[in-house]
Amino acid sequence: MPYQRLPYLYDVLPDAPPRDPWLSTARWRGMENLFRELARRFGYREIRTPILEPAELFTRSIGEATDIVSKEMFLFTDRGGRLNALKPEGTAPVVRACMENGLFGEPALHKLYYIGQNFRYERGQKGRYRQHQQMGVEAFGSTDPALDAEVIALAMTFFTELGIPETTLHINSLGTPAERAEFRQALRDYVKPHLAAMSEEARMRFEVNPLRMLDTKAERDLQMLEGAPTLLDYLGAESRNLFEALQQMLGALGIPFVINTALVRGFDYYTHTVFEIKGSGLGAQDALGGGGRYDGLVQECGGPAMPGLGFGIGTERCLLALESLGIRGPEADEKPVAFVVLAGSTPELNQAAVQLLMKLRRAGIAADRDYQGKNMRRQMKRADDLGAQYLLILGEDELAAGIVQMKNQSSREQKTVAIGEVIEALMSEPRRE
RNA sequence: GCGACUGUAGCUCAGUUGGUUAGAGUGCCAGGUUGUGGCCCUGGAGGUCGUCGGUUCAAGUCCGAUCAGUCGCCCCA
Repeated sequence: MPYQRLPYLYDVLPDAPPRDPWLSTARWRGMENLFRELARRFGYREIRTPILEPAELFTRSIGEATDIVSKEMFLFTDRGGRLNALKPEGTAPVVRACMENGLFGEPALHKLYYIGQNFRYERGQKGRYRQHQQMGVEAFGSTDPALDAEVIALAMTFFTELGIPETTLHINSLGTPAERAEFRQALRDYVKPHLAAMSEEARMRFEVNPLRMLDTKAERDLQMLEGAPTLLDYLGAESRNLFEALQQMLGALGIPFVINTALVRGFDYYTHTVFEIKGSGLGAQDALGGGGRYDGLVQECGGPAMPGLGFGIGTERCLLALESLGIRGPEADEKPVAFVVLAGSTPELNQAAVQLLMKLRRAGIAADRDYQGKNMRRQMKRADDLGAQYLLILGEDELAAGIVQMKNQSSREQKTVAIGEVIEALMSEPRRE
């Protein structure tokens, strides 16, 4: 094989390999369609940003010390000497685009959604790839916890309508940067005497990102952290009120959640609300999606004071979750409605078929035929494999009489229809939903 | 970046303690059968056994290296 795809990437195909049914374009499109429809229902409008951004956009917004920035970005210098990055996440580019196009000049609320590719140079495994797709939303211009609840509700509704039965919503509040800094110090003070007995990993995090110490699986670390202060103890009255208001909203919406004080997330820009939705059947990767509030991000990027929040849902992980549950999920229809079968091989018949097909297609009916001169039996087999609903059989006799035989593939009923009335006949027949 | 496991037709896989020309199912192509199929029957194409090297009279099988994949650590979607 002369070429192969780069490591930890994948191809999505019209017919997915049996081992990986999730690599099917019909399934991808079905999921994307559901997301678009849902975003519209919630009042979000689409935004598309380039895959390439100046690298600095991410180092500034996500944070220099985070793993994503320090070791996972796809970087290259272009011919103009600029340092570019393939975007590792979707939020910063949206913020950049909004600033650059003047959306923040008006005081309006902006509710945006996107479906886009992110790139991270990581070692792959189940549910983790170097290019992955996120379906996400961003909402700017309000600190009302009702908006937090709406964003979370949108994500949860997506999982429900997809048909994923068991997801768990984890929420936490990171408070303001000042509150977080105070907590960080308190946590350090608490941990310091025990540090020698803790894992190497915890000792590393102690220096670089102490909050991440909480998010450990190591038994001895968990024991040490048992009596540690939690971030919630360090929230001021205002932050506390926001978090409680959110919980009430979620309760009023009937959305169950658990408060997870270890939920910290990997971006520095989060404030107040953070959340993650966990599923099952994903191997070591259990997060289907996550997000949070970032009230300081726009300013950090050089824009006005503009609160915001959003989430990203991993398309691959949702597809994988459905697969492990044995659920097909929504699938875009790629099957033809009609398949023209030629009984005979004269040039006249061939031309009549070409014209008939074009007429169907102009009328908006998905239609196809064989071009390999197969006999009638194999043409029909082909129609069958493609899942066509109707056969339009055209032979010398029909051509002479100006008719076709129209055969319903499921009922096997066949009737004669004038060529001029094929469209009407198909339109009046029951069609696939 | 670290670790474990796995590489044999397009796909899913067999292949015995190392032994002659590497198999099956499925898919593909053709014929039976270009005027009514979704079956069935017959035939065919398709493999440098991931790659390179080593051990041996003999390697798909054993050893080493390498490449790739998968899963896990880490991180997150």
